[in-house]
Amino acid sequence: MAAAGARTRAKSAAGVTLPREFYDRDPRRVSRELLGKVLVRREAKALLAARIVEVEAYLGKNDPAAHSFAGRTARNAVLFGPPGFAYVYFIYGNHYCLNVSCLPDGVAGGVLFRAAEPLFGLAEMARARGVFLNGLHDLRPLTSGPGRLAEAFGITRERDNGKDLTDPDSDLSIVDDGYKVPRVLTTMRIGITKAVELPLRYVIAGNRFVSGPRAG
DNA sequence: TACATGATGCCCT
DNA sequence: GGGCATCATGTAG
Repeated sequence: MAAAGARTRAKSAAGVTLPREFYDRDPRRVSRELLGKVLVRREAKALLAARIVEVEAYLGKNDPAAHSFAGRTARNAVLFGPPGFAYVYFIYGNHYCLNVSCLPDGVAGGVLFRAAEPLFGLAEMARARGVFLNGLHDLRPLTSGPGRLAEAFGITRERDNGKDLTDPDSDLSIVDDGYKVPRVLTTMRIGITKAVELPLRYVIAGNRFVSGPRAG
């Protein structure tokens, strides 16, 4: 019964929570397969959900752009830990970025969530972003961009860093609702100054919520 | 203890 | 299309 109960909970957000094994692979593979999945935040009285449409892989080894490249520190420890945990990083004095750790315990690697398409809790997201939903002609400013996405979901380092994203009971998780991605596009990463030439950015082709310059 | 730097977004042209 | 705000973190001294 315990297993059945867990399964029921795992499907409670209209999808199946991705298991730890999903993240225990090369970040490039994880990145590609994360597209189309749903990021879920359970607030006290609201459910926030958005479909992931853009991610970036960070390899840790042989990847100068990765935070884990220079070795393990107190800040990036999550990237070196077990797969499936949230790594939240404060950047430029203003913004948080949400990542998920990949590869086994002891091996660094991760995926940065860059943009998503809002599904549920749009009013909550707008409030978190400091805008009026009714005043928006375009929903893209809500979750198109790493900092925006994190802000819309109320993600902070203090609250979410180190959180287990594979725990269905967690208030932050990622689920598979069965959506099939039409076409995946691979491009160069953006917003970084090192190893910019590596094709480690993955987007859903043609999706309106993909950030930055349109590619492909 | 001080300093340089950055996986960004906003606002102005 | 380009400049700027703003601060935690890491490294050097």
